[in-house]
Amino acid sequence: MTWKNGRHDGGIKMNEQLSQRYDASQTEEKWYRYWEGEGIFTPLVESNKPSFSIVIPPPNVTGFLHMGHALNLTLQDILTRYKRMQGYVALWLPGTDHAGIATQNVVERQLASEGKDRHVLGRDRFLQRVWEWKDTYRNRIVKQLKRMGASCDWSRERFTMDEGLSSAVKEVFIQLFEEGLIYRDTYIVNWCPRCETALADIEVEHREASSFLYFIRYPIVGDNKRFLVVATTRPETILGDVALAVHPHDERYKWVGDRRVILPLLEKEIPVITDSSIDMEFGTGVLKITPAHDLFDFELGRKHNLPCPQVIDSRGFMNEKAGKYRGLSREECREKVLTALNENGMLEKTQEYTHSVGHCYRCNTAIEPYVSKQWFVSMKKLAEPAICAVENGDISFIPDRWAKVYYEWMNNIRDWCISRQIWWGHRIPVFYCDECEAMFVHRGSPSECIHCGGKVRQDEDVLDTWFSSALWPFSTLGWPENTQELQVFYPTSVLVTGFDIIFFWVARMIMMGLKFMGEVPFREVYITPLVRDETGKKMSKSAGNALDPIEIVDQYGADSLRFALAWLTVQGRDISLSMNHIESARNFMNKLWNASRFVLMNLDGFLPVPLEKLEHDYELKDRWILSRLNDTIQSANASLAGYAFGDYVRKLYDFVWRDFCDWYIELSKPDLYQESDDARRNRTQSLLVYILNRVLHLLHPVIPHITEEIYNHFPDEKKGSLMISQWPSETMDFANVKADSLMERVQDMIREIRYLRAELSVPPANTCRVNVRFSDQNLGENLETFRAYIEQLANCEILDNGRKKTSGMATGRVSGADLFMEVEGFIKVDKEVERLEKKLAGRENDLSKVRSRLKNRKFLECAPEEVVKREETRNKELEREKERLEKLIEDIKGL
RNA sequence: GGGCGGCUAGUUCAGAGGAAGAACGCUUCCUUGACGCGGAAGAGGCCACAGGUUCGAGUCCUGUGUCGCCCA
Repeated sequence: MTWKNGRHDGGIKMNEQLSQRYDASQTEEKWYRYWEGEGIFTPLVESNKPSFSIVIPPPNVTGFLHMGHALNLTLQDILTRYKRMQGYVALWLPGTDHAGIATQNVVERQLASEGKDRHVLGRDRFLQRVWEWKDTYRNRIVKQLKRMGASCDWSRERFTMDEGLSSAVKEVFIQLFEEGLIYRDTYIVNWCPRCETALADIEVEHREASSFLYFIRYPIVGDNKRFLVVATTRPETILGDVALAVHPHDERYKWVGDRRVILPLLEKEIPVITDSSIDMEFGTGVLKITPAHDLFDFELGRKHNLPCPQVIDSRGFMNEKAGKYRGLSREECREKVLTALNENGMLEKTQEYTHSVGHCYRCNTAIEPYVSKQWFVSMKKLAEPAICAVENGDISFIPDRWAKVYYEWMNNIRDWCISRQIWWGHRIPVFYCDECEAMFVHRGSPSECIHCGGKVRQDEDVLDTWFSSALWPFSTLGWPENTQELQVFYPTSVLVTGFDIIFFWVARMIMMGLKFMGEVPFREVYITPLVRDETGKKMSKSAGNALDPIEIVDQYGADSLRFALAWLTVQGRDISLSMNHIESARNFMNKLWNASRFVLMNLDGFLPVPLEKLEHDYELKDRWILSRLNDTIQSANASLAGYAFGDYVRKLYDFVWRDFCDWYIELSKPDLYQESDDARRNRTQSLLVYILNRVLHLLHPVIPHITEEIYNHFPDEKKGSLMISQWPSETMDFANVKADSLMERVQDMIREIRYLRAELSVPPANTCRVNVRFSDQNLGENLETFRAYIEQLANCEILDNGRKKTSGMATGRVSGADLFMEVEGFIKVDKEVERLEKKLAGRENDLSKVRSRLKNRKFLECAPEEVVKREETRNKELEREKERLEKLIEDIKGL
């Protein structure tokens, strides 16, 4: 097989000619279709190779992918593709979440715009609408996932409400119910009056609100001179007051004894109780107790056996118990109550006050505590083993500080309210008999009571979405059936997700996984950074600062976005994404593309030769680039193993752009362009192809499309997809410290000469003459191995070794060599003196630092030998250089 | 009120005990046969502040300030 002008005589050939600029829109979708068509996202389960698995954090079917998803997907895909190339049976299992309240809300809004509401439609027809919505949005999201290049196994895609997952939900509910870990209770819960459903504690978002403290007088019964004054933020709830309470040790209120007070407006007598949980510091130290509308009061009411009258209904309106305030909203009622109290002289004063108010995390309405019959999961027993699993290292968080957040919540865990008064979701599998009043759980849909055969009806409520999400790592793999998938892929390898759902999701998956599988659901939890904008603000649609990943993908390509995101992902820190980053990433794609183009364009007459046969003929640059490559492979592996995505990308960026393009390609040009030495040209071609091939492998996990595209333009004995070809391994033979350090010296010399040329304005076309004097013998002895490199890249001619002449020369110095550049005709005395004096000042500064260190006896005693040695060498070097610079300045002044 | 995190070049961020780094932006030069989405050279930093540990501190400890999150 031979090559001619980049044309390949076999294998896949996509574009005959490579354009000058890389155009992602020409390649990305094509390759995704190819991978999908080849079925290579689907792992072969029968294989006895080690397995690697990730379940996707299922996006909600409420909308679009945002930048957080894009980041999350990128990182998961990097891991999956990396492991797949390493030979693991790698599964990335995709799917979507039904997102109960959120989805119901959007569909209700859609209905409202048509002038309808769900009650008019009825439950069945409403659900049909939601399923339609779900199909549309699921398709959209899947399309977006594919556009990102996500190598998910679509043959195993799941939805939290599909048949299998629904049966898993039922199974779990029933088992927990039968064990007494799920119970029903009348309790005060967080209630969203807009969604008209209960919420779990963590579904409430607390926000500071500036409001007022109202000081309200409660007259003492039979004493028209004295009052008890209560400070409250919610005056409208006095309609539901059942008592006042003070701290038993509060001296201010000892006189009250067991006197009663009159509830203003309602003119009702209520008792004054004492309880040691009352905060004497807050307000006046007197608390009004409204058990039906405050969580704390509810507990207190239960403790003291107080009644619990509800005055606000499920929609946040005052009910018939509110007397003349009936029918008013909470807000209207507050105004009316305040006016009335003021008129009666019962409002003592009003004070500005900031406090935190709970809001529904789905619709942002202020939460109303509400007493109702709900289902709860008893958490303590489930939490204990889940805490242990993290403590004993069965699961680790990365970065590990998130484990603390997890512990904090788990150690203070409260029972989980799982019933939601909505229609979209898993219906609670509990049935009630109208005749014998039995309540029982059932896996099917029984029409008659299992006890008396009477007519039954199913509980109207559905389960919290997170109840089904909690089962995701095993329900998606087929549980409760004992499938082969479960055996091979459970526990999953790693979970990649955001910190904001550690409580909602991660903790609950751990509890459920341990409970039902007897094994953790994943070994590691990688917590992704939060994506912020360039000013550090959280990206959000409402703030208007969100970058749309799909728009960026359309414009710059998925690879650019993925690259930028991975590049910025450094452990333990949020990332600020700006268009600059995307552009830099895009520029890198172009650089890689053009480096490849260069290699391809120079394969005339190329006969691929295995590297082993070339080894003896390597020159310095070849040994060096292989050594750098080896180092890059090693560091890529280390970075990926430690989830250091940013390090992985940075390292490759530097290798490709700096080592490979700036140096190796430049140095290889003479080999390629000269006609006389075929062996030499062929060796360089082989190495260029080899290095680039390795680079494509190493970069494939982060930028899969472009690497696949380039890969398929290149010669390779076994053609096929890069996606499933083998990940490079480092070779000890390639590591070459000598070549590394020698090449470093050479680069220093080239840079120094270029610097001198620039400073002295030597025209680019002018080949200058440079006399080199080596102080490092080894360097001098090797001159012939690198002379050509310097001459080529610094456009100069290296003169006889050892000669020294100061007049008419600019002087440079690098470690191991002095350089004297002939610049007669260019040199400007003033400028040169200024330059050298500046340099001298810098050296003197360094020298004084080194000297003081070396004068310090303790430094000599305590510091490691190698550090002391280094300082000594440096001291000598600096002294020599200082001397030389001083002399030089004098010489030049004398010109 | 409790906790966590950030503070390093104009900007966005790496660096976690031994000579201050990258990207973008900026200055100067370059129509060199892969790339101007490029190349070469350069300017730019009391690493928030104050104490401490150490021969040696962006780096470890203790405070302070400031910004941002989480929980109550």
